[in-house]
Amino acid sequence: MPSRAIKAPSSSNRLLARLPRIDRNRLVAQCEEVQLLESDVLEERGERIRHVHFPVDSFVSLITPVDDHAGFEVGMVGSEGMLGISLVLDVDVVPHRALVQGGGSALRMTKAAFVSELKRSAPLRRLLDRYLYVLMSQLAQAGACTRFHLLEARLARWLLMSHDRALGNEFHLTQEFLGYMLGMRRVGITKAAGALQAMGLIGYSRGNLTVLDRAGLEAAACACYRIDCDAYATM
Amino acid sequence: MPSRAIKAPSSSNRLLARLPRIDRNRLVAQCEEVQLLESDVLEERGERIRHVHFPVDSFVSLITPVDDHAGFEVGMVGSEGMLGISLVLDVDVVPHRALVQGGGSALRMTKAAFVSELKRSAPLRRLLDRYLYVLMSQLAQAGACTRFHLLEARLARWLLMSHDRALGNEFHLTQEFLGYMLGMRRVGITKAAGALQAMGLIGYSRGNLTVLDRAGLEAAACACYRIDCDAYATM
DNA sequence: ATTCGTGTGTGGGCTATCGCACGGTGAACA
DNA sequence: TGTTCACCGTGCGATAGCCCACACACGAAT
Repeated sequence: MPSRAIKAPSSSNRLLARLPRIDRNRLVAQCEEVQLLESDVLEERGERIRHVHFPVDSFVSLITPVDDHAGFEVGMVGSEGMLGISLVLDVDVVPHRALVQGGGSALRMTKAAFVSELKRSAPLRRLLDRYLYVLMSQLAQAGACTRFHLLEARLARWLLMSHDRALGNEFHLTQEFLGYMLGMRRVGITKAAGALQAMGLIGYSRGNLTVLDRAGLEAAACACYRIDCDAYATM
Repeated sequence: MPSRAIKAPSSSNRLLARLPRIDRNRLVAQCEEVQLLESDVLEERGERIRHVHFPVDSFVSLITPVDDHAGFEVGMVGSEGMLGISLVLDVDVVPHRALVQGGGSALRMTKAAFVSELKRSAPLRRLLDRYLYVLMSQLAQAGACTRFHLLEARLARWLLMSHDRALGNEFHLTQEFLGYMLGMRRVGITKAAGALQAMGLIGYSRGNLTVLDRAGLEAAACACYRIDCDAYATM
């Protein structure tokens, strides 16, 4: 992946990329690059925040644990966002479990450094306020979507969201994992993924998923996907 | 209700009650008291915010419309909160439909006045930041709850939340309305409410609902109720 | 080559909820 | 006093998704 080598870290997170150069450089200077490992739990609900993370080519799912077995995914954070956003609200308690869904690099910063940057940089503050708003929209949409839409459409939506945040057309995903993310049993995923595969939209084999027909997937997904995208776009 | 008469308006909204006296008085001086009417739509998603509202003895449901027929309730705002909170994030677009669920009075303030108070009063800002965090927790919890818990438990939870925000033990609620709130058919409510009534927890007759056994309702509700309460408590 | 583990597909019975349609009942109003 | 209407209860077939169990496929390691 040659693009990785020539990209300066500062431009790799799209949220940070929107900052004025001075603010961005000062912030990035206080970051270190870390590798996030697939299926790692980066933060657990209720813990104290110690670091914030700006994903570069990794992405992370936000999950509300329910009855200590199942989970419910309420949002996804890739290079368009950050983890630890609640510090903007002056709360240092993690609100959701953060599960790494696509491994890769991220910029990490200590809580203290971030808080002090937040006080210092008005553009940073404004940017993250907007991001918080989008995240809230996503939370509400996730609930509504799960309530009303069929598994197949939700799966398609979820794959699109991952695709947007992943690097290529392939990602590693077991059905077990997908079931956990979507709050369904594995068997349900087998059926829905089978249907998408039969339509030629995806290829699926032993944990390796390939997006074959993105436009088709968009047609198969519920409108929630567009709504989410629009929310980000108007940010 | 003699307590109403002796309460100064400034202490009637519990959020405002937590402000230092000076900040609170300045803010309240810029408010006018309005009456919210049951089943009114106070704000619609996508609209511009013109006023913010601090419920006093009214309460309001936040709803994400889905596919322009159904709705999905993502939160509830009573005297412990406010409407128009997204102005704190510098966004003046309404994120959810706000449907008045319990009629009553509220303090209203223009957007401009609120924004200028927000800039001026650091305690106000800090308070609302916290409130936003709690609201986000509520959004996520609502999604998870709807996904995993049975209607009966959710109904119990919802009644408790209304009870906390209403004045007495009785409120006016048609099953149709309840169905809309919980994203279910009316018939589903008939069954669930019938079960709660058979257990002696509530009385229900032609749109008039009475909470008979609050402790019993708490036992019938899912854990989400406690989680929500704790979130408010630790705010 | 056998074994073993991880990941995937299939089948049967079950429940919550849906969609629709119809019957009942109380209160308000003429 | 009778009508009307909003509200509530019921019944029935359909279905998405649940739980449990088992069978199959591929790859890696012994």
